[in-house]
Parts: sequence; C-alpha cells; structure tokens
Amino acid sequence: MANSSAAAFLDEIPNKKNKESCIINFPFSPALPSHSIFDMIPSPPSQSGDNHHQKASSFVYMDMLTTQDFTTSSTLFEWFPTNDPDLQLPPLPITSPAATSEVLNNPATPVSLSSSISSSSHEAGVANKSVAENEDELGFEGGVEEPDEKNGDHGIRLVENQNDQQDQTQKQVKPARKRKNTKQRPPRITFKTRTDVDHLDDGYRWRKYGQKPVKNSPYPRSYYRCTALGCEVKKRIERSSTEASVVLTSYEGNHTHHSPEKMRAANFGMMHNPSGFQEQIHQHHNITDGVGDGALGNQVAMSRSQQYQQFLDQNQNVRQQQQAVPSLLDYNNSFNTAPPVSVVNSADNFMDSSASFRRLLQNQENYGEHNLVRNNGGLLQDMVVPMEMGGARARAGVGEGTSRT
DNA sequence: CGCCTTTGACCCGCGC
DNA sequence: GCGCGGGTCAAAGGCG
Ligand SMILES: [Zn+2]
Repeated sequence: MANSSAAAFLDEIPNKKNKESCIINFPFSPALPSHSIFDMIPSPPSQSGDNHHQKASSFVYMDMLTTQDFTTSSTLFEWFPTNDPDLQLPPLPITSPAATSEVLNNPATPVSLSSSISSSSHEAGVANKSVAENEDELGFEGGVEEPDEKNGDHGIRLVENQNDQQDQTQKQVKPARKRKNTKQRPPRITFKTRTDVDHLDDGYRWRKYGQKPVKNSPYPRSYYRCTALGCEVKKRIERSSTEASVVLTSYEGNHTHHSPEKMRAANFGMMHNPSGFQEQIHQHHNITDGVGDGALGNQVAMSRSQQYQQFLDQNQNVRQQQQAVPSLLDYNNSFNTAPPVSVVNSADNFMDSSASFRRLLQNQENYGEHNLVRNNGGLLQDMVVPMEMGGARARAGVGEGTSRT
C-alpha cells in the first residue's frame, strides 16, 4: 500500500460554530519522507478561543483504491478510538474545552510533512462556502479535500475543524426524546476512504439508526451506533457525491469495550503483550495483511509474536512519542519542536502511522477537547470549513445496508 | 427468535 | 415566531 493515503479530520464540538478549521496534508507517498500519521498531525492549537471551544474535527483520508482488498474487509479503522480498558486511557469526560491551539496556524509547523499545509481559519466563513460547494460530499463536517491531492493517492490530510455543525448532543435517551442540549459531544473523527465498499469493517458491530439524504449528493448519509452495551459510539457514513469512490466515515465517542476482532486476537495469543499493545498489534496485523475480508481470519492465523515484534520495531518511535505525548495537544507541541520521524512509505510504515494515529485518536477522545480543540488558527493547507452536512429532511431511500461494519 | 434495517415523525438549534 | 436542517427515535418489517 504504498500509495495509500489518508487524511484525518477531527471535529470537536461545541459551541457554536466557529467555522474554522484546518487541514493539513500529508503526503503519504512513498516518495515523501515518512512520518507516521501521528507525526503528521498538525500541531495543536494552542488554544483558541475558549469561547468557542470546541469543535474540531479530524479527517482522515485513505486511499484504498489501490488496495481494495484492504479496504473492504479490512478494518481500516483501527484507528478508531476505543476506550478499551486495557488499551486505553480512562475515559475522560469530554467536556472540557480547552485547549486551543494555534498551532495549526503556525507557520512553524515543521512538517516536513510537507505537504502542504495551509491554513485559513479566519476566513472560514467565506471559505467555507466555497469549499463546501466544492466538496459537497464532505459536507460531513467540513472537511474537504482537494481533489488533486487526493488523487494523488498518497497524501494524508489531516484536518481539524472547530466547528461542527450542530451538535448532536448525544442523545441520551430520555423520556421524551429530549436531547441534551448542551452539546457536549465527543470529538468527531472523520475518515475519508477511497473504496467501493460503503461500509468498511472496523471491527465493531453497528446498528443503523437513521439515514438522511445529503444535500447536494445523490448518496444518503447513514447513522450508526455501536451495538455494545453501554457503548455510545456513533458513526456516520456517507459517500462523496463528487467522487463516488470516496466514502466519508466519521466516528464520535470512545468505545467502552474491545472490538470483537480484538478479542479474537487476544485469544489467539497475544496475551503476553503488554497491555496496550494488543490492540495495536492487532491492528497492525490487519493492515498489513489485511487484505480481504478474511483479514480477521488471516490475521489470526499469522503469528502474533512476529507481528508483535514487528510492531515494536516499527513503532518504537511512535511509542516513545506517544508516551511522551499524552494529549494530542502535547503531541503537537512536541511535534512542532521536533518532528518525529517515522516512515510511512512501506506498508509497514503505513501501519506505523496508523498505530500512531490511532493513539492519537484515543488521546483525543479521551481527552477530548483538550487535545484538539481549537485550532482555529491555523491551517495549514487547505482550509476546511465546516460544511454542513447537508441533509435534507427527507430521507433518501437508498438503503445501505450493511450493518456490521 | 434475535438482530438489524427501514423510514416517517420528532426533537432541537439556528438563521431569518 | 417560523422554517430549515441535522440528528435521533422507534414502530414495523426483513433476514438468517
Ligand atoms: Zn462500542
């Protein structure tokens, strides 16, 4: 998967819409220097308005076309945020808004990532629209990407938005269907995936609870909720209207349990792993091998120890960094100062990055707003404005079907 | 039979 | 205050 690319977009919540967002592009291409996704993450905002706190979104873009197999069955999303007890940090309340950041804006961002980073937050408003138009589909949350780069297959983009559309408050089921108003919503992470498959397998089971038509798109947006008891993670899936091959998947919340796949992996013998790695490894495995649906099975089949080992080797850098960097914010900061080094060229690298990224997500989720929050400022590359997801009230009749991702 | 999708109605924030 | 639009609820039905 040399060519795979990914972009991440984070959303965070709340308050109002600030419409500021940032996108960073990372070239994932082989040619480019490799960095882990994590690495690529934009620097964090130093803070932005407290006022607004909130909503940042991340967008991850992956080009799966090249590796279709991978996509389909694989769980790409290992990236997902999970709160597994084992692996993760204790769930934090996501309320705090917090940190803001300017980082993105910083010109300084080192990044050799290179890619381009542009920013624009200020103008967001205006920009938004234009962007939005361009990217209808993205309406997701504003993440947008440029076609060109995307095409490039390699390139990762990471975007952070501050605003979000509305908040969704997670609805807590209340007697009268009321939603919580305040919008404390966990950060939302969006993945952009190039694939023919609508619903990528991320290792978790989901139940569809709604579908709405997307404004300028022939494709509807589907809403899913994790079926695990007590787990309120939600995800939205929508196909890009402009690029049929692109699927936008956004996750909200942290899983409070292990994914079925992970569990499986665990069974296989990963036990000796230090806590926390199990999952990653598993993921790693998926990615690398992962082609095909059989991925799980295959993965399992593979020797864990070997993988584990690889994992360790590959990810040393990342891990260290991770440790060092508890929060995204921190991470970013560190990033600014010293760019981490990871390689993304090879599949392995990719893995690496994914692991990193994943961690990032975890952190983000765990710490929520703190981490990502605000970035308004900066943008590195493209700005993404928060778009509105379009949706009309009517429902499209398109069914998607698959439920279990 | 349990799990899941479908889908119209409803909730709710926001802009006008 | 009204309508829009995103997001969610929940009854009904489908499927393995
Ligand atoms: Zn879950």
